[in-house]
Amino acid sequence: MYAKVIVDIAHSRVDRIFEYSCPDSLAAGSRVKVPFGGRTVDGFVIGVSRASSYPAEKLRPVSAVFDEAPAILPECLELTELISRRYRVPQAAALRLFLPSEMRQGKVHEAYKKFAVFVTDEIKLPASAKKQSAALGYLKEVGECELAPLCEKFGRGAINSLSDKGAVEIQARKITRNPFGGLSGGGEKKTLTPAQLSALESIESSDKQIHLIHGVTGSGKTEIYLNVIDGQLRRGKTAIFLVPEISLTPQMLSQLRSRFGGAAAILHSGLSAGERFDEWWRLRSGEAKIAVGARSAVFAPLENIGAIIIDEEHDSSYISESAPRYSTFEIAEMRARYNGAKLVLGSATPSVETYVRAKDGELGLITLTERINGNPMPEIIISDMRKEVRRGNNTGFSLALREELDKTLSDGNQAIIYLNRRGYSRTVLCRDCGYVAKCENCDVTLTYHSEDNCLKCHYCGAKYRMLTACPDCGGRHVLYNGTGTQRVVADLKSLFPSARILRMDNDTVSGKDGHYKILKKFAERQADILVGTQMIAKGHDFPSVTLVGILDADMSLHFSDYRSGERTFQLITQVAGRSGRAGDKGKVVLQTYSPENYILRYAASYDYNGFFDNEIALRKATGFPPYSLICRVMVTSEDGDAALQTLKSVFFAVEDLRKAAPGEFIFLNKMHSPIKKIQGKIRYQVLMRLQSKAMLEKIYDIAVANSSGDCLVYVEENPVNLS
DNA sequence: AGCACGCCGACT
DNA sequence: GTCGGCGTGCTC
Repeated sequence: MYAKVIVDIAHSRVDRIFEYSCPDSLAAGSRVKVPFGGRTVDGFVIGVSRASSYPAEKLRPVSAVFDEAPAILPECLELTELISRRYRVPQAAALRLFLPSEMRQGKVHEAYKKFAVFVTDEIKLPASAKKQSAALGYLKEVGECELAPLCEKFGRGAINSLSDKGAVEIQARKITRNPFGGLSGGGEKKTLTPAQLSALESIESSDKQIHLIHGVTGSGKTEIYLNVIDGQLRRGKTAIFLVPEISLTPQMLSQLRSRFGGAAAILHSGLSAGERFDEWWRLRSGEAKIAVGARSAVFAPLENIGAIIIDEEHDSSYISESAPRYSTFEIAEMRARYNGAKLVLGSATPSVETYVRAKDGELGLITLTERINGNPMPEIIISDMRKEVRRGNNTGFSLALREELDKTLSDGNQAIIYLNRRGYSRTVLCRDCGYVAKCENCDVTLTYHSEDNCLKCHYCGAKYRMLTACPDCGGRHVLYNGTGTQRVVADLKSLFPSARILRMDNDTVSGKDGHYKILKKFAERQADILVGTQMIAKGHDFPSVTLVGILDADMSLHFSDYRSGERTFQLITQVAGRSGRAGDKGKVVLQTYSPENYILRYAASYDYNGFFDNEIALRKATGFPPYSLICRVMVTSEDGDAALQTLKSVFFAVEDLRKAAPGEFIFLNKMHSPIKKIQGKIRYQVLMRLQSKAMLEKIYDIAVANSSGDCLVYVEENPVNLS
């Protein structure tokens, strides 16, 4: 027999089938070791046949077979091909999506990264070794850096030679993950309300494959999901339950465990490598029937899928931001179609794209307007901060918020203060001349870190000494601006000296466990006020929180992104939902400098439909998605000239497309990316707005044709952030 | 991607 | 002459 093998090297040069002779017992989907050139590599058998198209004398045998059963299911092999074509990634990259990372290369992996550390430059280098001496010079200056970008810059050969000569040392450093603590059970099966029953009924009886549940916070969507899953299990089918990254809370886990016991397998990054490996094989072997997890769980090794649930459908974590840039929804759709399964999306604030499809009748739409406990949504009070400033209030807290905080604290309840930014005193700015400290490699504003009194670049990690005077004009008024969580905490402390305040942001959270500890502490009422950024917005129920303050509601409104309105609406709704979850009536204070803004108005009155009608009219009038497709072709290279050349070549090719089909292009231009440089790579982009997907294939063709070793070109569709 | 092969300038 | 850097081509 002959095996058609895709070698596990994600590179276009080897992205094709290689044939090997193999034993008759070998099945498609198996992982194998094969001789490849002078070495042995891992590979995937994507098919077996009796005949071979390759000269027999050149054929070599498969050297080893990895698992007892094929790791990749037939359905997933088919999907691999679709994914590879759809997102223009090598088949190996698509295949990897279907395996837990710890299964690759046969080892159980800890996460680790290689670093290059400068040792000495007291070595003899031939004058011809320009790359080596450049690399050594660079490394001497920075001391140490990650190996991968260094090799990209100077060539791996040069770095290896330096390492052989002892001038630099290569170190592999482990990055350890902290697994979650134990889980406690205790969720009981609830009786469904009439609304929930009718939702369930319409999902199960409708001939539509995809359904959107638009239900306000607390309307009991989760219970509907669980019943849909239950129904499919009874029919002998399996299910996938997707949640946003942060929402895999212990409450959710214990609910699933108590409802489905061992039938549910949790694929979560918080699990240890071994645990995840075990959960994966429980699914693959058929022992577990339900895969629960963040977006990557959409690739779970399940056959005969009856239902796929995507909870909090609008959440941006469902879009992969690194290659392969897949959309979880698209993959879920492919799998649902293949299996004839139900695909159920749920959200209190559906994405505009999805809601349009539901209104058009393409998806079944189920609307839940009542909360299960019958409580009203918390009242949202808008505070006009311009008036506060005019009144001479410079505390950052409106009068209304301070009064409500006072009341909450004296009632013995808890409050959450939410803000958009992180860190304290973010940027270094000269009050005399306007100089702003930026990273030399990345053209990004540096962030001040008080713990080691230095400036850091968040894109490349470079460290700079803190400035005491302006390097441009020598001025000594070097200011920090912006209000971070630390500052808010300090201000709150002086306003409410007796309150116990907890802070949660990227600085106070180290790893998944840190995240957790803070929330747990707050839930156990070891603090009265929780101050935090985005990460406190979702997932957690804090029954005694009766007040939520949103400090700078309009920060995200003014982002240069067509989705900023939508995102702000979602954020406010979500954060507001943290208030008054138990019996007590909750309140929300929304501070803003643009109180007349329609997004904030609709958010404050929980009027999703009002928001949607307005937003969709705006999108239509301005020609933004879903009435167009934003497409960005990124061109990046260390070599500025090469990048510019490639940019032009890409742009002219796209322009030719436009000449052939002018109606397809609403907008087309080439430009620097907003961040001109990241990790020493110049970034250009061809930005376009397209009438439809008609031109997309050709644009991918152009990107692939212009991409090379020293200049990377890739396509992004409706990118989540345009930096 | 890795690795062999082979050309070319530099130095014991 | 040979050594090592660096471009080129191939892997069933």
